[in-house]
Amino acid sequence: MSKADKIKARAPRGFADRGPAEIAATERMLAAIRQSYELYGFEAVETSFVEYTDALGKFLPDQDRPNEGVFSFQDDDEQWLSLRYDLTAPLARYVAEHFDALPKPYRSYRAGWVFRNEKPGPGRFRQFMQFDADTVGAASVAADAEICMMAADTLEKVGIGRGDYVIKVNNRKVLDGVLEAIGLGGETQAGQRLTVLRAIDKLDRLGPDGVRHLLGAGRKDESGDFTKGAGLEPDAIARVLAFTEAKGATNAETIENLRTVVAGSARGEEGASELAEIAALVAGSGYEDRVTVDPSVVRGLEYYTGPVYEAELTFQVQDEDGRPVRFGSVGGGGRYDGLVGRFRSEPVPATGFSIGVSRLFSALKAVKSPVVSGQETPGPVVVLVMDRDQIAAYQRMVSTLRHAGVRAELYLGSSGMKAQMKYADKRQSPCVIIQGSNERERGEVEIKDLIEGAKAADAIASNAEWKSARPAQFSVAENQLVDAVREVLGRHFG
RNA sequence: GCAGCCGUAGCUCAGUUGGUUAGAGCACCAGAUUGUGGAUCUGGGGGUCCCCCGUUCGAGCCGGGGCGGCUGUACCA
Repeated sequence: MSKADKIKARAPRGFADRGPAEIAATERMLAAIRQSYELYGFEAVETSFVEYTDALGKFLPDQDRPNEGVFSFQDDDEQWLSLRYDLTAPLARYVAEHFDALPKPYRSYRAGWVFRNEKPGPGRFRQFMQFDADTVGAASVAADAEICMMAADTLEKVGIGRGDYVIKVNNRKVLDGVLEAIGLGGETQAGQRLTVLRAIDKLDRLGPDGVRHLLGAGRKDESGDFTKGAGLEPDAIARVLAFTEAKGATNAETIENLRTVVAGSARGEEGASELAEIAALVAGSGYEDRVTVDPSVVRGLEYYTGPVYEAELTFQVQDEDGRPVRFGSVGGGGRYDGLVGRFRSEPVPATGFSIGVSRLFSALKAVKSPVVSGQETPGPVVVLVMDRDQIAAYQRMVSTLRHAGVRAELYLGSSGMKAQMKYADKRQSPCVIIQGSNERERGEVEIKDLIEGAKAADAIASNAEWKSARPAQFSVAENQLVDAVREVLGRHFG
């Protein structure tokens, strides 16, 4: 078989492998988030990766493009199934299915992989992890306020310092009021409303001028590509932009500005009142410096019906080329009162928050949070195979170490001693166990401290000296093996 | 999807106006050293020069088409 016939070994576009260091660090971060959610009284729940397509979203994939946006396939009874693209829609299905058995309000959290069939980019994958918390069955904005405060606590728990993040809150009802005022309130303008929404969502990236173009005729980007706009009149554009710029020095001031912008719209005023209530609740618990009302937050999703929130990191770091990197949003959420109701005859209010696990993870690495950059765990103690006919004896040493609770393994390859040393080095072994015929005759084992040895290597220039010195190596009686290994481990991992 | 840039070893890249057997550094493997990681030295494995068609005596290089990657933009329920 020629090489050309071989299958190329590569992960599919937008999918990533993870090694032991990243897995361990992510687990620590997830544990911290879980603790925070648990502390707030949320309970765990897990749903499947696959859902009936119609339970996930509002349309069935059509025959021509069944995988637009989501990964979909047909069951043997021809029903369409899809990989979940977020954790909110599956939760709505779960709550609707088990409605009678669940305590209401139902507070739950869950972490898991979600899948999107979209173009991947740096920091954007087709499989990624989210960590959500939701309160279902509580119409009060106290539920929204609580989730915002929990988001703040959670970020601090994983190592983001106070002042390095902000939880921004807005309300869809206020935006609806603005849209009503410029004549986009009707059912027939739903598409145009969504275009406006998405244009505002790009404020942080494109700035007010870019958004102005998107709200009007359209915008041409630097590659010369043209994006069609929402087609609003200039005074309507001014009104929308005024809304996004209504943020004042304090929450009270911002809400006052918003009341002016939506004056006359009942729905808009209701939204402003809800924001005032949230601001009061947040201030009552002393979170007013971390949870702020910010009209520029809209979120691109259609299903939000009330308060929406976004957790944004405000610090900057430099990448390898010295360019500033902003992490921006690491999580978001909002109230989705219509989602569970799709499955039931009665409306069920709900609100929730979702953390983008990978994005938060890269941010934590950038700020060197101890949660992700804690000490590397040591590799296993490796028992070297010096004489092939003594494998049973070597295996017994491994077994002794394991029963003493020491992570250990027998070298299972076929190479010589030098390669075995390299193997142990690559495995980050704290030490290796050596027993050749000399040691065996004396009833001893040789223990080499690889960490100490590496330090000693700096002072040694010639290879002959390196080999004869045998740094950080000592001999003990066989029955002292466990104690000696523990002593070496104690030197480095206390 | 649209637009721009780019495809040579596992990685980063050289490769002259088109010329014979396509190179370097790093990484990997082995030896120098019967049984010791690092450093040094020596050697070795590894390539359909993304694919196909065309031009040419001759293509890594020129032309056309395709595929793939990166960046921006759109979509992201």
